Amino acid sequence: MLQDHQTLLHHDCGDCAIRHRAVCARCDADELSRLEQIKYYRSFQAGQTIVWVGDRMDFVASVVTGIATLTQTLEDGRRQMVGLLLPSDFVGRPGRATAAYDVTATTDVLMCCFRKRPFEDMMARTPHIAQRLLEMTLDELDAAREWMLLLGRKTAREKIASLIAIIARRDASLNLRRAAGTLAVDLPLTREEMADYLGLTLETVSRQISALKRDGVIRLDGKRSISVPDFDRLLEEAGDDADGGLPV
Amino acid sequence: MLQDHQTLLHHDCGDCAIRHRAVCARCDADELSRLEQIKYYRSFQAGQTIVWVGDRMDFVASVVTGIATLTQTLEDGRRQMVGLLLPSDFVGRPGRATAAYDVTATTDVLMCCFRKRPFEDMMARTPHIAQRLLEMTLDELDAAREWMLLLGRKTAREKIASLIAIIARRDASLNLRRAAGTLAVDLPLTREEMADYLGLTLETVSRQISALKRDGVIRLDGKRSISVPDFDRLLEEAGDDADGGLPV
DNA sequence: TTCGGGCTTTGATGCAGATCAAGTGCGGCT
DNA sequence: AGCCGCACTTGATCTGCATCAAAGCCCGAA
Repeated sequence: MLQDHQTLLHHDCGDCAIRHRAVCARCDADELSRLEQIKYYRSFQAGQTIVWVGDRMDFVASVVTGIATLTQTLEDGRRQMVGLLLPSDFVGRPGRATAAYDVTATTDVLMCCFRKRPFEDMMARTPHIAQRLLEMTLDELDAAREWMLLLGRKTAREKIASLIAIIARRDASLNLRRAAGTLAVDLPLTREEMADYLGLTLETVSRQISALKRDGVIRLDGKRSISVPDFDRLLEEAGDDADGGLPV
Repeated sequence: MLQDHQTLLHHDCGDCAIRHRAVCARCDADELSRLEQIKYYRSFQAGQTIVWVGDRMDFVASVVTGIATLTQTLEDGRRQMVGLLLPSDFVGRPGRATAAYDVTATTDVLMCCFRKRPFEDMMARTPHIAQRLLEMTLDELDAAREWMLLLGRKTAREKIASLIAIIARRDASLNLRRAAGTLAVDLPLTREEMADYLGLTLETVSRQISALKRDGVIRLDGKRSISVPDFDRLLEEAGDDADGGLPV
């Protein structure tokens, strides 16, 4: 564990797994080496809170490995997940002093951090970083708006199908495992976390997963591990069959 | 009408109403005059569609006056509004070829447009524009996430109260009319548009507005014109009484 | 091996908001 | 004035999901 940690402290940006997707994607060798000088790693255990709403944020960071969530809470405890952070996703906002959301590690998480001030300075001098960050933010905005459609207008069944489809798509594009026929998906979330993401209760999540299983849309290999025999069928169930398959 | 149009064609960026809030906010005189050379105005009547999903987008633009909406639709016709565009808000995405949403003029709208290619070129050479666009996009992302909480977890009554509070706040910051006691708000939307924004039906919107009136939270001066005797009370009804008043 | 605690499933019941169906009020047009 | 059309209101009923409650399952600790 400490061993791992030490190893990772010496990790070279050049062969980082998220080198070509993270905020540094567009940097050239020179820019990368300057980033390398201000970066440091932090790791978090599954379940740990990375940032609390309102906390002073003295750093920004990229998720290197693992999965984290962004959540908002009403005073009476109602929770809504507003983002799912996968490897290469960016946390924190340059130019903002305090955190706007709770950030929680769902699995063990490794983050590549930059102290905020030096990062902001570097961003001002390095258009490649600002450009990439803009692009990533626009993508997140699109994702948030797609989620608004889901939250506002989809049925419980469509919500579950959409979630499975989105997770399948994301880790297909991440891992490139593209079995033509049936396709295995690990749900990195508990039923309760899915409920918080979808604006449902955990009971409804469970019931709808059972229903999709009963109807042959998915199969359960374990509680958290699903296989999808026919992805197009899943997309139909999700309501928005915009595109008929996984992106390349 | 044509008269107005002509007048506006000669409008000088220097005394534009959105000069200090739009994507050009940070530009200096020199940059502004270069922008001025590539800009042109287009106006749209209330109800007109500005852009259809999937349309080829050959321009980006700022809303100068009026209100427009961003909506997404499922094939069976369920609609969800995913953004409300007020003066100074930006439409279109540099680096994307086709529109991701329908954009519709709710009132008469005047837009300050830039052909996409020249704008992109200029953005690459003008960090002030890219910086401002990043900042605006991050703000929109925060707004979208706040909306996700509303859509996923709030009751119909809380949704209505939140909508009124947000509109009140926005046009207070725009118009600077800050009557201390009771506060007048014009709803620029029909009941159906509110429903599409809040993920409700128009009947539920109507009923909840009546209920808030019955309970003395709001008063109706006309169908579309509301007054709020006690803003803090409204914020309580909205559920998230994060901050107790209008921002300065 | 048994026990305890998470996580999950399933059942019974209740209710907020959707759906279906009349109205009402108002501004514009003839 | 009288009529039309549209946005809105209100009522009656239905239903999808929440809520309340009780088991089942799996795994790690004693």
